[in-house]
Amino acid sequence: MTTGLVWFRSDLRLGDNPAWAEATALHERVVALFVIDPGLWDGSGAARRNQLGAHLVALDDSLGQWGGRLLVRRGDPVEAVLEAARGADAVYWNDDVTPYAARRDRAVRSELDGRERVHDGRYVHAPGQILTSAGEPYRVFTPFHRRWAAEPWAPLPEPGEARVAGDPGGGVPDLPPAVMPGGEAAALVRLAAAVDRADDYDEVRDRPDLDATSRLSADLKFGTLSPRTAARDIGDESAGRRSLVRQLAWRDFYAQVMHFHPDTTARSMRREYDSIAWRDDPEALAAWQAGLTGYPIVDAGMRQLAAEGWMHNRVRMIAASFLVKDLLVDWRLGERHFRRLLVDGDVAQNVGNWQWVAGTGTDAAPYFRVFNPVLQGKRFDPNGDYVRRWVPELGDLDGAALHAPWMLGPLELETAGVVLGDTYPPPIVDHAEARDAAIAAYEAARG
DNA sequence: TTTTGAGTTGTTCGA
DNA sequence: GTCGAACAACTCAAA
Repeated sequence: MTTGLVWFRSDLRLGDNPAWAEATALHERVVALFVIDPGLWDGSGAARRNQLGAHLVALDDSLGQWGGRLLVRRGDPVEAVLEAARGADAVYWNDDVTPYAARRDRAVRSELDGRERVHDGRYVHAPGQILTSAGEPYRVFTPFHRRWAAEPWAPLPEPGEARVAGDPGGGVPDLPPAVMPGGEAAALVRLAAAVDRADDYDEVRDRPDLDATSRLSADLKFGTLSPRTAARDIGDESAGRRSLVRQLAWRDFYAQVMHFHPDTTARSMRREYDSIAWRDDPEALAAWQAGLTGYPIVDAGMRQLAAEGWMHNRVRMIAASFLVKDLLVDWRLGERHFRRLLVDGDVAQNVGNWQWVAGTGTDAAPYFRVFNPVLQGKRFDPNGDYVRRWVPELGDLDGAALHAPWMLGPLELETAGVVLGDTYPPPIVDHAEARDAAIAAYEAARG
């Protein structure tokens, strides 16, 4: 009787899981392992930790259908995997793209004497599969997407029977309840809900007041949802559905950027921008983190992040742009903050998008494109409902006027109970001046 | 090798 | 209020 060890990481599902599928097909006995890595655990906010805990409980449960348990270990992942691999004939996992994961996996692999079986399960098309006609990785999204969309793919068939080791099992940490029900079945329910709403996705996705995005980011991050299953179920029957699948292509795009350029976690993709004279301003950074910049749409987003571990995508761009361009604070500090708190915090996606906003990355926004937080607020939160939800001290201001409270007359402010500098801060920077300063700093770095 | 067309998400200014 | 142009040239990808 042979034994296969499946090392679960960011792929906490049994359906369309290539590592699981092969291990259960080839071995009479399978051991399912998850390692809680203290370094990653301590770097995660409560939202992500609790969600991970809920997913582990659910995965443990679903292994119970074959009398099995999920073996959960806490500690150095290399040691834990090698220990669990002692009695195994082969070790299965799905590949990851971050530099930390790549280093970790190399260390494990070097001790396994060829017993490792590494699969691609995190992306529709794994890094390296979509290349230019010259065999190079793409640096621009649109041609990448054309090639990506032309490449065939399909989720695996439903998983078959398995004989899963049942002992010792356990070890899932006892945690406060997660925001979302854990596990693969719950993720598929969320996918179905997103698919139902997908036809007008392209028209409403930028409206944080409507909360009309798919909300699938965390399931894709943990792998409770397979991106291939998602792409299949969304389909291409409407502009909204195609637009949603395109977001999965962005996810693959940034994964391959990270795969081929792992140093972009710490360095600008465009090297000249490593010399931008960022401001060292801990107070400004703290005000941004606390949602006290005096720009309501930014503050609403930062408070949603702190409270929910999630922020609407449009507001992520506005808040990120504000830190980088208005406060001229190094994008890496913002990236770190987002990554810690976001329930969907994913290195490749977070770094790719921050570098896009900062204008320092592959296929990035031009440096002179600076978001105006007041205009963005009025355009995408036209009635102010999103701000009202997260910045209640402005709640009695009427309509879109709440996006620039400092422009209001004393009577209007007084009627709404707003005292700038007391109940709500005045803007910590003047946007027009900050914009000019940012463009000047970028031009100086360009030489 | 050279050429050519094209490029997620914006803002501001002046007519 | 609405519209087009300027912003700044540059890099990428494919023919």
